Amino acid sequence: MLKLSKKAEYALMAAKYMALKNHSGFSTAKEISESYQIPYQLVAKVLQNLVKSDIAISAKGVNGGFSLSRKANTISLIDIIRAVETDFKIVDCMQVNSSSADCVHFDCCKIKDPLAEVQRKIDKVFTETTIAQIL
Amino acid sequence: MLKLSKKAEYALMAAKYMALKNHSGFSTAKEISESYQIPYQLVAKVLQNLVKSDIAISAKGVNGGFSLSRKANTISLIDIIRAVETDFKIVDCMQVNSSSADCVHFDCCKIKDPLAEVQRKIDKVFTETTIAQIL
DNA sequence: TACATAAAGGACTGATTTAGTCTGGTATTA
DNA sequence: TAATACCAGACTAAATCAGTCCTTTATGTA
Ligand code: FES
Ligand code: FES
Repeated sequence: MLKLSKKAEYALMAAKYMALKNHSGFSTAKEISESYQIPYQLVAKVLQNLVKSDIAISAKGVNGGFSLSRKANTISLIDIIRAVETDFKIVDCMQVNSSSADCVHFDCCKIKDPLAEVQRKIDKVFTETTIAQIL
Repeated sequence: MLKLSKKAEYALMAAKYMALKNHSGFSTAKEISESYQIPYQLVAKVLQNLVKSDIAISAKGVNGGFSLSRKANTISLIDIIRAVETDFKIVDCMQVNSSSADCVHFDCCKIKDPLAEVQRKIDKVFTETTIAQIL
């Protein structure tokens, strides 16, 4: 279906929110959740993912929250998506951890290599677009 | 997850199979199923979808089967994928049948329009690549 | 110190989607 | 008339996704 997950969508929205108010300190998960009508627990989890991938930094306690770790124009969409999404390949056998043994079609389909080029182009689109461009 | 469905994958494989032997008459669903180790019923269904979308033609009865309706270099990947896949949009609210009322984020997220540009670029990749290029 | 705030993290459930199967039908040819 | 092969739709099981709940940890403030 070639659709982004809700997590990816929420991650982009959260990143956008933080980028917009980055000058003025931290944004809390609650704040983002309410502003954009995203379930709190979900956006909290997504924000944690962004921290793990060093896209955002976090601060606990009162006045804490999240903030982008670098300028919006240096964060690409693929950074965000990879932070929350496990797979980002259009066909299974392109996954990094999949070997030829995993794929029954390996010796016959021969569709993998041409599609790899398609994959490369799609990655390029998400790599070239930054958070700054979706503000 | 941004992954193509198995149906799409099988459709591409089937299209490739037909393109390769297009000169010599019809290919049956059984033949393709066995050559590429795809479940018969599934590839049959996929082939029927291709017929509905005028990408392939079919002939019933003995010596019948499927054949591409036009030259491989005039059939783009997006033609194939659209024939078997219901949605082809990276976020829900881009679907043609979705109105602003469907999306709780409509008045706030503002992520839709920038992503539409991303969608356009992805469509371009699949539109520009033809079956002839995956042979 | 006590308390309120807010992130971290894991387990769990319900809903949706996907992949695959089964069954019965229709058209064509030998 | 029998074999072949497409057509069509219902159905099931497995996988994935979205969302919730709950407990813990860290930090600033009264
Ligand atoms: S589908 Fe896996 S190698 Fe082609
Ligand atoms: S998510 Fe639907 S309009 Fe933004």
